[in-house]
Amino acid sequence: MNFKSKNTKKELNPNVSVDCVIFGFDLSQLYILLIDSGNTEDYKQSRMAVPGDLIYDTENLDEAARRVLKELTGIENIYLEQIGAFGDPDRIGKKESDRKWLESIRAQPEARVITVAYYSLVKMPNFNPKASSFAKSAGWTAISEVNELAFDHYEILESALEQLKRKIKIQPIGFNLLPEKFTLSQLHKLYECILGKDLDKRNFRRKILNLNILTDLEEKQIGVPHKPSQLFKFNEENYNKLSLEGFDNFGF
Amino acid sequence: MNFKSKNTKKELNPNVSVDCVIFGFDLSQLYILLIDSGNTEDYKQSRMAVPGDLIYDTENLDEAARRVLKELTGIENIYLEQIGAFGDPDRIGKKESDRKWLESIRAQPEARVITVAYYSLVKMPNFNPKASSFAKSAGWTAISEVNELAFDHYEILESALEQLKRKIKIQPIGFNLLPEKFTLSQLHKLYECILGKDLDKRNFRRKILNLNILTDLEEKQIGVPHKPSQLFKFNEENYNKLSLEGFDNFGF
DNA sequence: TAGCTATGTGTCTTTAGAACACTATCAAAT
DNA sequence: ATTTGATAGTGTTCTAAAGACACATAGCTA
Repeated sequence: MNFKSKNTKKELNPNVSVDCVIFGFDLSQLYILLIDSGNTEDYKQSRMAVPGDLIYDTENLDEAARRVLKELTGIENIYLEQIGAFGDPDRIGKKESDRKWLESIRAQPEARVITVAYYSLVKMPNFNPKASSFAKSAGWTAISEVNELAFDHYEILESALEQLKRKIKIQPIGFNLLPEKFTLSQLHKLYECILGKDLDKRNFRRKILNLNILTDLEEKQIGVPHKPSQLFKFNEENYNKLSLEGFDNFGF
Repeated sequence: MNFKSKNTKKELNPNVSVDCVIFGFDLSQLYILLIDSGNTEDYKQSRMAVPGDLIYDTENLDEAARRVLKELTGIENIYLEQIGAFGDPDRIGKKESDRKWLESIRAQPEARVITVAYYSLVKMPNFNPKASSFAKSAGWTAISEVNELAFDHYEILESALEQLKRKIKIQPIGFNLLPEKFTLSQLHKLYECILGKDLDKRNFRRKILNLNILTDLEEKQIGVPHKPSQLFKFNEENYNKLSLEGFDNFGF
C-alpha cells in the first residue's frame, strides 16, 4: 500500500505535497515563478500554479521542495524556507478546473492533500526556468499581474508575501534578489516594493550603510542618462553574520 | 481506501498528524502540557509526549489540532497558532520505544507521518487537563524539567519556544498566560522566563505602561509578607488592537 | 549649452533604549 | 513596640536611532 514506506523505493505519498513560492526582482518590481500546469479541457487556456507536487515517502519535506522545484522548473541550489502547512480538506477540490486536472494526473485524484509551502528569493537573471514534467511552461510573472492561481495557491502567495515583509525587517535577506553589483537606489526600490510603501531616501541610505554589510566597489554605473550611481556589493562576512543573528530592530 | 475522503465519514489519514504545544505559567516558571502516552513494554514507565494524533480526512488542520487536544487532555476553547510542519521521513521511527508504541496503536504503524505543530498560551489554573483516549495521564511539566519526549517532540518544543520568543517581542501575547488580575512584577517575571534573560525593572515598567494595554485596578495584593503590589488587568480594547497590529519595535 | 533625470548629501528634532540606587510598605518574628 | 526580611515602586541622564526635510551634482541627450 501507499503508506507503507519502509521497503518500497520511491512511492508518492498521496496525502502530502510541497509548493514553492520563488520570488524574483527586476530592479523595478517583484516577480513570482509560476508554471502553467496545463488545462485539461482547453489546451489553449492556461492553469497557472506555484511549482508543487506530491512528496515521496522517502524524502523529507525540504528535500521534496527542492526536488519538485527542480523537476518542474529546472531551478536548483537555492535556499528554501518553510512558510507553513495548508490543510483545508477542500483546498484542492473547490474549483472544477482543479478537480479535472487532478483526475488527469493523480493516481488518487480524490485524496485529501495537505501541502507544505516554502519560499525563496533569487536573482532572477541567474535562474532561467525550463519547464519539464507536467509543467507546460515556467516563467516569471510580476506579482501585480497575478490573478487566479490553481488550488489555494493565491492564499499561499499571500502568506509568503507576509512572511517576506516580516523577515526583511529583521534579516538582510533582500540581497538574494539583487545582482552582484547593485546601487543603493536599487536596494531602496526593492525595500519599497516588498514593504509596499515609500521610504525616505536619506534615512534609508543611512540605516542600510550603518549595518556594515555593504562594500563600496568604487565603481560607477556607465551609460545611464543621468548622474551615474556608485556600485556596491555586499560584504559576505558581515552579511552572513547578520543573517544568522538577525537584527532585533530594523524598523522602516 | 484510506486516502479517498469524499464519501467516507470519518477516516483517519495515516500520513498526517497534528501536535499541540500548550504553554502555561505559574508566576515563577514556564510549563508545558504533556501526556503520558503509555509505554507498551513496561506499564510503569512513562512515555511523555506533546498531545497529538492523526487527523481525519474531513477536518482542516486547525480543527484537527483542537479536536486532538480536547480528546487527549479535555482542554478546549483556546486559540492555537501553527508553528509549521515537521516531516523527516524517519521522525517517528528512530526510537525502538516509538516503533513499539505505533505498532500497539496505529492501523498502519509503518506509515510515514508528517506532523503539523501548533502552540498556545493558556492560564494554567483555568485548565485542568483530564487524560482520555490513549493518554494515560495529562499534566503540566516545568519546561526546565522536560527531558526526553516521544518522537521528535523535543525539537517541536524547541521550535515553539523560539516562536514564542519571537512573538512576544511584537505582540502582547504574554497576557494569555497570566491570571485576570496580575502585578507588574508577575508580568516582568513572565517576560524574563520567556526570553531567558534579566530585564531591567524600571525600563520594563516604563515600556509596558507606555503600550497603554494595562488598566490599573486601584486594588492591592492582600496578605503578602511585603509591600503589596498594585493589581492590573489588561485593557481589552487596546490589547486586541495591538494584538492585531503588532508593534514593530518592542525590543528587550 | 540647456534641459532632463536620477544621484548623493546633512542637520535638527523627537523618541526610545540602557544604565543605574534608593525609599516605601507590609507581614512576621522577636 | 520594634526590628527584620521581602518585594514594590520610582527618575534621571546619556546615548542611539527614527523621522522630517531641500538642494546641488553628474552624466546623457537634443
